[in-house]
Amino acid sequence: MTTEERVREAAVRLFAERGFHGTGIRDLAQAAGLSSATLYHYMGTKEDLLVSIMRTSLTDLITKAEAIAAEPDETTRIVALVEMHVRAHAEKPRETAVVDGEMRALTGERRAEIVALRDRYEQVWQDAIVDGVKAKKLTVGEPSVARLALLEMCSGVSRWYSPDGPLELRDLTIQYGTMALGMLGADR
Amino acid sequence: MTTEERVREAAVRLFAERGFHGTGIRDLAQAAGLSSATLYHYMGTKEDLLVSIMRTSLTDLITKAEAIAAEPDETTRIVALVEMHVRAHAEKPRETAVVDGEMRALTGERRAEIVALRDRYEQVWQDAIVDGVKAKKLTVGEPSVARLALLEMCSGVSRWYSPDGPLELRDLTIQYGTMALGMLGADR
Amino acid sequence: MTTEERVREAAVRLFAERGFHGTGIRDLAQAAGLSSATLYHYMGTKEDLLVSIMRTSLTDLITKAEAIAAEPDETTRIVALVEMHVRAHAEKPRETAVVDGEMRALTGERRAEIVALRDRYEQVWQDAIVDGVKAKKLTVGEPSVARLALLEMCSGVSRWYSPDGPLELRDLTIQYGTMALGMLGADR
Amino acid sequence: MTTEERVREAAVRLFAERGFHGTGIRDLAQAAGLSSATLYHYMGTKEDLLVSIMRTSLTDLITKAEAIAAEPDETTRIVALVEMHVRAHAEKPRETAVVDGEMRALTGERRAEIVALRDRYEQVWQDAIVDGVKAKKLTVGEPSVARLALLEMCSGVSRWYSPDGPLELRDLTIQYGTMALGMLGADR
DNA sequence: AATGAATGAGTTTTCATTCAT
DNA sequence: AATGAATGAAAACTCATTCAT
Repeated sequence: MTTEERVREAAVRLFAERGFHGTGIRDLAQAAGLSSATLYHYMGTKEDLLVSIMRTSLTDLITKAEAIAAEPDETTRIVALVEMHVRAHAEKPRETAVVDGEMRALTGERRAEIVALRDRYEQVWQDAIVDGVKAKKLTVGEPSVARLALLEMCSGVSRWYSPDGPLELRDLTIQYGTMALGMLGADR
Repeated sequence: MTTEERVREAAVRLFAERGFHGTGIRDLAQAAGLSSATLYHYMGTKEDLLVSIMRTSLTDLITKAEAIAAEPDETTRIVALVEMHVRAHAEKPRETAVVDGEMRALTGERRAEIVALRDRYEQVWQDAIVDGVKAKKLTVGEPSVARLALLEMCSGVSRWYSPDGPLELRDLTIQYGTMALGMLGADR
Repeated sequence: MTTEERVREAAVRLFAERGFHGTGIRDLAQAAGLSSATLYHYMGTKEDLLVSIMRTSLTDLITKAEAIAAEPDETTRIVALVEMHVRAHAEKPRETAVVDGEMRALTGERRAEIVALRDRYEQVWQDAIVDGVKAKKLTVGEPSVARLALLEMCSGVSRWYSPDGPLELRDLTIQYGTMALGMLGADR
Repeated sequence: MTTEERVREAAVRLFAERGFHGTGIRDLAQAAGLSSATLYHYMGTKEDLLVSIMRTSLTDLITKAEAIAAEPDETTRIVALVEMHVRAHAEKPRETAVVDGEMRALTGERRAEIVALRDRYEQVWQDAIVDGVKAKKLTVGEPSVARLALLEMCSGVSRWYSPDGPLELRDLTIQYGTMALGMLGADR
């Protein structure tokens, strides 16, 4: 593992555990096994580091979501999105928790960039729901309300799932897929 | 409005907007229209203020949830819990967002107290789901997974709902009730 | 006991235990059973209170010392001074510890006043030693060195003597009188 | 002189002049020619700095005292202790005044450590007096009273002796040795 | 006589960041 | 590549004191 990766990993862990404002540069340096001055060789500012973590995570989600967007069957598409999202939140709980929880710590242009990425990701979900409704595969009140509810439900996984617990990842994604279809009023 | 209420209100707003660690004592004082020294007349430490906000909010939720727990019909009970929770998150988005998002900022005994309150609240939900499954009104994978998913879904409301937007609160709670029953596999 | 006396007593105790700078106005108020605002009805500033305590204690010592100064027998006079000083420090350990230890906390004129009182008190001791030497009852190197050594020795009593301990006050003063004569080279 | 030494020196001077609680971090920084943030490069907390000063000073005294403890002649041993102690207090008046006067500013474990060192040092004196009495070289009332009186007498030197004054250090130690023997009732 | 409210200036300590080496 | 040294600004919190009631 390169030093840069160690810095990133430490930052992801601490930002997830304590939040961006609750994490000091010295904490970061200690967790990465460096002096705080050396840290600045591997990153810009603390906020740059946060943005970089978020960008990587969101870009990855977008790539996967846009691949899924090609799926023509609306029901299959929704289930695939849910399974992908839940899997990502279960496998990378810290990265995803940072993306979901620290957006407000960003300022100015950096914030705009990340918000744009998030919006692009959510648009894939929005389209999937709207398409499903149009095709009469889904029955929802307001599609955007359904989208928000569904995403919140799935993102919460990063807050509690542990791969060491009794629940298999595969079982988790299946259960979430089922719940998603249920809440979206899909045919049984 | 008393000064103490103004302090509390300012704290709720800023903690919700910027997070506990992202809010300084000076910010708090300015928002309450006081000097930072005067602020300390009306609160203990910053963490005491956070605990107090959380305690009030959670105690209120518990009171309402435990009243609903008496409802014998399992389906009706779940819907009532969802509607109450969504309504609380829509009407007091800042208080509830603080409860849901700033627990990690607490330390020691204070943390234990608030965690215990949250657990007590969630137990009412857990019981409702388990009872519903036993009565064959609901069909879920793991009840505790369903509970977590359901609560995350409903709590998310505080992050986006605005009473000034196009969606009526009553419509919101109805849609969430419907989605909840769907995801829990209730009979149609 | 009047309120004013309670304030004084609390101040004496806290100044002795924690020092002037280590004692806050709120500590004082709490120890006296008052609010800090009420405290200011019974005193001027914190420094005024300190001066007043010191003045009372020093004035009392001076009165007693100057009475003893009339004693014609030089040996008897020294012993009487030692016994009086030791007794005062054993009976009022807190007052005397404040006088001996907090002079540096005073500023400006207040300091000058108290230093003058202390100098006046020490002058009686200086005279006693010089007179004893002149009368060939005592044998010392430098009289002022002897005076300082003797006073430090006797004042130390306030730091450790307890009336509840095994040592009777009368035994204490006798032992100190004997040690004093020894160190001043008095005839046996 | 290293920066660390300058910090220490400034702290010793200010703690001696104004007391621990009477000395602010800003005073310390200014006296050491640093910003207050830089100060924290060279010390832990203010209390750590105090402990470090006390530890150094007491450790030095203990080393010297324990070397003297090997002296078999009880009279010679007492005189050697007195001369060493007086010399130390005359040559390092600020360090010793801090040790003697600021112990109450310490809290918790730090206090326990320093009190233990002081007790160890005083034990050497206690043994010397008890041994002298057993050997019939000394005549005292209570040995521990004598020890306290003697130590107070000798420690007082740091409060007034100046190497620039008329009194030679050698004369000072001789006079204190003589007074000590006198107060302990040694044979003439 | 008593006090809750108020505060400007202070406290100790930590912050993120830079830079010379 | 690495870091000790440095710092202005900020952190949370306390200070002694005043004043209207």
